[in-house]
Amino acid sequence: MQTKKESVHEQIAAAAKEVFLRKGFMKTAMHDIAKGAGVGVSNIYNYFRSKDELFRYIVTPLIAEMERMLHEHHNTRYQDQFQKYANEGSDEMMKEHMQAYIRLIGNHKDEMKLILYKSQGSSLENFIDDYTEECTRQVVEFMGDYKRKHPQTGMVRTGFTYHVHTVWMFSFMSEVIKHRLTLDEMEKAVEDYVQFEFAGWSEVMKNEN
Amino acid sequence: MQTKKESVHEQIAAAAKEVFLRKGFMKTAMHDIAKGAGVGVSNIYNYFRSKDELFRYIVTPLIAEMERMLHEHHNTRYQDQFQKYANEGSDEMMKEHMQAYIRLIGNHKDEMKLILYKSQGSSLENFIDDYTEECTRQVVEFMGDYKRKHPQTGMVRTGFTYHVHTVWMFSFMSEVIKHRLTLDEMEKAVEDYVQFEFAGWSEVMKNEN
Amino acid sequence: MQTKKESVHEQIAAAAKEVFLRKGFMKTAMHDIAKGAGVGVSNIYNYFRSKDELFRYIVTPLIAEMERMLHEHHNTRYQDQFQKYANEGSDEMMKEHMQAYIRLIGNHKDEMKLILYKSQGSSLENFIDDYTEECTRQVVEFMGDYKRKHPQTGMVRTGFTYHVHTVWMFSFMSEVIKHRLTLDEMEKAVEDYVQFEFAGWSEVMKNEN
Amino acid sequence: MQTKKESVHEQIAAAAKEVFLRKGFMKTAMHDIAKGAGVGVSNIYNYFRSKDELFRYIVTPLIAEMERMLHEHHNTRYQDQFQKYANEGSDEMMKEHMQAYIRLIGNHKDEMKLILYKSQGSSLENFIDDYTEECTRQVVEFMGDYKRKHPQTGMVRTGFTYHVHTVWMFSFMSEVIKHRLTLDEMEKAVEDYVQFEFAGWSEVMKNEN
DNA sequence: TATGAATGAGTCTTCATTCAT
DNA sequence: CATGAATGAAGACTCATTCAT
Repeated sequence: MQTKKESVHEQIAAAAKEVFLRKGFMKTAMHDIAKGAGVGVSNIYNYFRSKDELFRYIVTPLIAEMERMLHEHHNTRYQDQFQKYANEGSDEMMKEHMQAYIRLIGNHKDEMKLILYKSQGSSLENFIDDYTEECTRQVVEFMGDYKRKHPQTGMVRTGFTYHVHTVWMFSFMSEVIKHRLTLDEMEKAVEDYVQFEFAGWSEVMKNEN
Repeated sequence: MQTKKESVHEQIAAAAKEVFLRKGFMKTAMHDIAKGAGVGVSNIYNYFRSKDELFRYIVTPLIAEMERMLHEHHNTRYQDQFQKYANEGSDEMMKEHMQAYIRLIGNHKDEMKLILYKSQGSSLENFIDDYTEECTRQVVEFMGDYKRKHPQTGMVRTGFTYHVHTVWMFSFMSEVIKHRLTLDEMEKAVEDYVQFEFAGWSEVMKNEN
Repeated sequence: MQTKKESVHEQIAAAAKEVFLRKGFMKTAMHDIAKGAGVGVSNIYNYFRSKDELFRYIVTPLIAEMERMLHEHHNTRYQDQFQKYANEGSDEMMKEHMQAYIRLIGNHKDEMKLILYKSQGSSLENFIDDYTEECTRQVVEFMGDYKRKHPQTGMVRTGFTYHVHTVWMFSFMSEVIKHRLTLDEMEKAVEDYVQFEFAGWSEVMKNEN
Repeated sequence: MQTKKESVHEQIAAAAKEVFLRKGFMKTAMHDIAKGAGVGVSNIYNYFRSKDELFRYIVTPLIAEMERMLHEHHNTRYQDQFQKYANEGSDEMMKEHMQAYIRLIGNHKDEMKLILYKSQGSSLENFIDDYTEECTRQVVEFMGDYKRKHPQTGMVRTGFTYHVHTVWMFSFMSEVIKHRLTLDEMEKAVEDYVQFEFAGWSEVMKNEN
């Protein structure tokens, strides 16, 4: 009737985001979203097919970005560079890697929170797990390559460890978000993080095995 | 009428555990539990006051154990020993620490899964967060002591890092559970974990600052 | 098993009375009674066929007494005496009448409270109404007689008024109970009551009509 | 889908009133109301937040009116007039007073029945008791004033008596309702009532004390 | 587009009563 | 006589979604 549709669409999405963040997917009632958006409950269905779609719509930019990043890592150029850094024993790559994710957080803090903690009950409740799995697969593959080229490199005892480290990266990010770190704090935290990871992996890889 | 009472109590608890694990607290209907236990829905209320209490009953052993461990760490003897190991640069303590948690997982795998992932909507939905917080507090306190005694020790850049490492320990455990590692795999994973942490912390602490 | 049955019977009745008084018939759960009596819920059914019967059992003495009083008023001797007092213009009869009811209250305070306020949902929820109705019938009959014998006596404008006065007597009693009047207060209140009623009826009856 | 919205709201209220009157608040199931209104159970909740609110909605006009009357009696003009009548020994005031309440009944017969007998279990179950209490307070206050101005006036023996008379007024009204008196019968009944009260109070007040 | 009405399946929980021992 | 287990029928309320306008 009023405020042309584009606007309403975003009003709803905004309200939904706010409520989802506060209550989580399951505990959120369409009613709450409608109230927040100043819209009739049923009108929401003119813009989104279902509660689930509404949720997905909100986190779509983040998901797209994450998938983009995943693909980029398949990129040969990227991998070559990574290899180069690895050979040089520099932690530069790791820093860049982290910075990419930190940028991600900066741009999608709320959406990240939504998929990490608030998606239970939605069709995306397994997204992070799946994503982590895929990341792990890439790391494992990469390490396999590396090992083949530098056979004397020490290795991790079990493939599971790769997985854990991927998860940790997400844990790290999710804690950064949960604790609302300032940019400055975040930077320090990242430095700590990278130092740890680098020290750890260096230690591992210099082992004979 | 049926199998003696004790048995039914456990039948219900078992069925509940199974359904909670599969669907999570909120999505689980008393109906499902009843069906699983071969019992009338209302009969459940002869054994448990509410859905929430039923949930808590299941995870109580784990929670008790976890709280016991928390208190034990306050124990002076424990802390003295930890200091000793730390001074010697041995990772023994860390191993023992992990082993304690690994034993915990071994004995309470399902319950761990329940509190970690399936407790949303129950009165225990914040238990892990609270527990982690408390653990972090202990670590920070301990490191403060250590630093006071060995002033030249390098430190982490931000207190947040301690928090992250506590979270990581739980991440580690939760992944161990999620992936149903065998005992052997678990042992290897723990070794990797400890090696990493040890390498990381050693690196950090040898810095001047 | 223990405390021979008579005793248990009364224990249950006592507990039931207490809970009924506190919560009313409907809101009282057999569970509460059982707890109060220190008895298993199902055991109650060895002594009373149902919740309703249990309730009736408790108020039976009162009901019996009330019905006895009702019959006594049919008694010719009683009626003759009443007529005599009435002719003499004495309020003696009214006082005696009230005293009978006051004694009733004294002996059955709780039971009275039960039928007056706490019987909703039981098979006795209409007892007081029915009883009042019957009382009114008697008064009307009596006044008819009186009028026939003393035709010049003034009368009340509508039969309904008799009914109201019967109700008032019960209101009076019920308030006496509700406010836990002491014996002394009660006496004063009764005097006020009788004075009022007597003044009123005298006024009415001296009218021509 | 059906008759315009306003209508349904009233249909539900009407059905609810009917069922509440028949069964009382507690025994009334939302199901019954829904059936009576030709509406789905859950749809009722689009109009009323709860069973209790539905009940309150129905009796609200009566309650508002009763509270209005209570406030009016605090009005100085009203009290002056009352004093004047009292001094003149006229029962005019009492008649007016009663007529006000009779009008109340006329306009809210059912609602009166609801609060008087059918409100058990609702949030208004104590409304009448509270109201009576407040009325009594006013009467007592008024009589105190009067006594101060006419010190030789006789008084009632106990404050409780005032309370009883307030209760009686409600008893009277409630019986009028219960017996569905016609307007004509009602008028007669009121005359009887006023005559009684007036005779009684006159008698009391002419006593020395 | 927007609305509020309508729906129907589903939620946990309560409770009087019966049964088997 | 006593018990605790079992039952089954309610009961109030919620909510995502659809419909008619």
